[in-house]
Amino acid sequence: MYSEAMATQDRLIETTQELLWERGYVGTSPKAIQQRAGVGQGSMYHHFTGKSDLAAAALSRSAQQLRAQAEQQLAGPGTAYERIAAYLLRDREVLRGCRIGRMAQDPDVIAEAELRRPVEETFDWLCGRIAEIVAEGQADGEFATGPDPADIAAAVVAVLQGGYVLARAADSPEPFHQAVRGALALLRNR
Amino acid sequence: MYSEAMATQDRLIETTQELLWERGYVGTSPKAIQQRAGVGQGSMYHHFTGKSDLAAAALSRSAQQLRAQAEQQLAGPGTAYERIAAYLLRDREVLRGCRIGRMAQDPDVIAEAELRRPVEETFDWLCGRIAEIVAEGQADGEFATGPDPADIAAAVVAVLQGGYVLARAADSPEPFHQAVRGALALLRNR
DNA sequence: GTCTATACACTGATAGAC
DNA sequence: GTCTATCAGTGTATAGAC
Repeated sequence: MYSEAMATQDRLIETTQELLWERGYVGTSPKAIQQRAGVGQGSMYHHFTGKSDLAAAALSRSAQQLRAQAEQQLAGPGTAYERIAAYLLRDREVLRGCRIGRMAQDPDVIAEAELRRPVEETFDWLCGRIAEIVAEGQADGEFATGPDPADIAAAVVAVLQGGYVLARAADSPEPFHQAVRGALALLRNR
Repeated sequence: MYSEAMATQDRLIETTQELLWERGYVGTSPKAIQQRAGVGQGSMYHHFTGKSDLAAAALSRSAQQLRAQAEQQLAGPGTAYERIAAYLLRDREVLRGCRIGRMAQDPDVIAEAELRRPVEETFDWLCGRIAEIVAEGQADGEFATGPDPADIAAAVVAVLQGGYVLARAADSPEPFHQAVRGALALLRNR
């Protein structure tokens, strides 16, 4: 086990994850993947049927990793507010943006169901998971019971995704941190 | 005045605005612009030095339009909360996303100062404008005075930008509306 | 499994005629 | 101002040898 073939496949997938993060789907060519991975043309097309097949594998893996990372903070100790704050305040490479959220802007990803699915599922899961925590907070009297937990959760996730947009626009992580601070201020003591 | 040359330039700029919105900078080719605008190759290169020159003109125009649109709600009547709510609840083509925010994901836009500047300036202006309104609301006792108005403003703008991301990921406007409802619920009565 | 060769359209432009 | 010709390089593969 752990054959050479497996190693090549993995290098291709990892490299594709990187390039999709940096340049998006439209901006990533098979040639660029091959060069960065140090894998030949024939080799790439032996393991994957083409660019979109490889991208689907890369996105699935990124989605799984993002979910595992998020769960570290969301399943941690503390009150509902503390767990959401821990997630929002987690150390992030802000200017690189979100590996999954970035794909939502790519027309070819949105158009191809295979590629959009991991993106959709990730946000469905994340919003649902945070909504659970908000609902717990409401049940404990920590948050006001008026708003739908799903609405609050969507706002929390949107602040992160939008924070990345503001940071990249400014070429500075600061607007991201402002948005997170603002969201936490609004969330506190509700 | 209103020469034919002006009309051609305008058609090129408008077409480029559309294509940048739909496909981003990396995904938009000079040829695609020419074909959709019904303008020949030589004509395009007569009026603009190249793709990035044309994109700069298109982004400047989009930035100016976005600003004028936003000001309609932000300068309207009502309390601070009401004006922010009016802006967030304005009718939008949610699945098309934000013409300006979309550009923040494009590596070639972020890398080229000429192209990033209109994006940066738009968000600087928008966050500043909303921060003013939040500060007014705090002065009037409408909002709690603890949080920095700039943080609240960044969170509000991030909810919009992130809401577009969630909507495109889901291929449905609903998550956008959830995020907006969530943000307004948090903002209310503060 | 990996390599090289080949293919054909598209990218982003420049040159010069009209 | 607009048109057509031309160009070197890239995008996204397929074919067949090793």
